[in-house]
Amino acid sequence: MPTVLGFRGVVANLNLSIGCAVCPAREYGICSAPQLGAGVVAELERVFVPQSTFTTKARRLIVHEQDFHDAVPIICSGWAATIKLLPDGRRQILSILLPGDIVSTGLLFGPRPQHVIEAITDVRYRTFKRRELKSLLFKRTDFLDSILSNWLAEQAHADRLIVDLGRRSGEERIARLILNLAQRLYERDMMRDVTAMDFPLRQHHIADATGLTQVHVSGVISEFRRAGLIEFRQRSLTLLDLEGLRRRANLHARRTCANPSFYAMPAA
Amino acid sequence: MPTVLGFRGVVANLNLSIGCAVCPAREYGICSAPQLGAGVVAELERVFVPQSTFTTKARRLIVHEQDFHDAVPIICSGWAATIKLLPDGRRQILSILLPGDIVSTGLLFGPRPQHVIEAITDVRYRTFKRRELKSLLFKRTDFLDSILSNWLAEQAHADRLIVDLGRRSGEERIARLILNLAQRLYERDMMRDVTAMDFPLRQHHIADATGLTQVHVSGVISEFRRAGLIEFRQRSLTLLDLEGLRRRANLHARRTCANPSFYAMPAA
DNA sequence: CGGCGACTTGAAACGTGTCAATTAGCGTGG
DNA sequence: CCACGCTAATTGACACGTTTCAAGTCGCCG
Repeated sequence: MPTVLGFRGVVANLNLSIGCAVCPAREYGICSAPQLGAGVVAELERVFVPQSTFTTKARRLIVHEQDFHDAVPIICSGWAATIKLLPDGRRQILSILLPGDIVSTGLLFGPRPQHVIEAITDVRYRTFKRRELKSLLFKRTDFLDSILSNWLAEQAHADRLIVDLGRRSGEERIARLILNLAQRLYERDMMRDVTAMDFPLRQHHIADATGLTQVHVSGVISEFRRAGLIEFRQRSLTLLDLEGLRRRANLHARRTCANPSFYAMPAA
Repeated sequence: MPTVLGFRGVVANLNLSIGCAVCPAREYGICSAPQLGAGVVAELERVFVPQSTFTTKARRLIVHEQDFHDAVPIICSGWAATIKLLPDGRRQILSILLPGDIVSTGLLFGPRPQHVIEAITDVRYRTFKRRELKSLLFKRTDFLDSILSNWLAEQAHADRLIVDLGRRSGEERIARLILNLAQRLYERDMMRDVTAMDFPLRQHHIADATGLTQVHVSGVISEFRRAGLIEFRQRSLTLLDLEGLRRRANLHARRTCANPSFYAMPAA
């Protein structure tokens, strides 16, 4: 996939009124064609809020926590993050959003986002009218199925993150984050080649996504580098030793349950 | 609420064929009457799988990870836990299920649970036919709304847990778990009085729910006890100093983001 | 050139895990 | 009824992972 359709800079220069038909995220995530009948794109275009293709600079907010939203944003290009903020300044990234990702399926059914969406790179996104997007769900079963499977994936991702944060070491978490993003980029044809990808996350993003500190992330990544697992500089990342990285992703077992019977539980 | 309708032992002796009309969880969670029109209970009874009210002993599994499930279980009485298992024996509890809780809304839309459900106490549950429960959603808007808000709550809970595990200390997490359960029991009228409740979790459950070890949980709880915050023995817990406990629930701030601009982010 | 954000590195403190030994609690069967 | 065996909880010593604090480098942009 040529870089012109990638996630940085260039895309934002496209004529914003062209719409989904030529959207670079056309084939990704919720917008993906294979799952949807051809007619849906036309209908989608109908529930699209006119004049609502926005461009946001890196590090700005796309969705505010307290606002009510009658519209559902979808990422067209760029990376963003779903973030929970604590009053004392602590932050936790719930998910990294890539082109084609719907910004929280929950917004489809209620106007209250429980979190903030922040642009990581410059981001282009479009917004859709909730009411009408929602009623489209009931007209088009294929679209409903697409949304549902998207929701199930969202949930599975949240559950995975819970396990990672609760039961895995920092090293494991970072390795898994990298592998997971590589996987998602690969599925979207957004790898530069088999092993290299644009990777705009700063170390503090990785820290907020893995529940670690930036300083510790720096240490682990340096170690990965020294071990020849990855190359990571200038917003781009190369997987040098995929198998090694995978091994880091679930090594360092820590057994935590003091109840031995748990490890040989009889069936119900 | 008399103990006979509580969650331990006695309920299992009720005639199991009586059904939702007299279900002790009748007013909780997804089964809650205030949200649903009167006719729904009758319709629910219709999609209930005959002969499918089960009783499971504590520590047994209700749902297995690999199985396909054409039926959706709902907890009638007792406590259960949604659990992810790692190959090396590590465990993470995703949520604690109380009477009236639907066992993972996700099962409504797909047969593949991505986790295990384990009984904490003896548990009574009924199962409903997925196909028909699902089609009921489209007939009865009030039921759909009930399910949707349940789903949103489930998601909000997962997000909260992610933040807790990623960014809060063990002490905070344990305090929050206790407060959260007290809240949920209170909403269901399942407190023995304003401050005391049946609390069947073992320390290893708390450990698996908070991502800590049982030994460490023991230490923190002992400290809570010494500080006069709670009394906790014989499967029952009393809140002695609610305010103090609340303070523990978000004290011990740890700032983790080295990027100062994050703490004064401009709006988009 | 200066300034600022991103990253690196080291030393020390702290939270949490691990291991082990001991006690308390509970259900079962003699 | 007590004794036995198993599970649950407590406690202490120690190890390790992670944070905190601090100083310093690098690169980019105005």
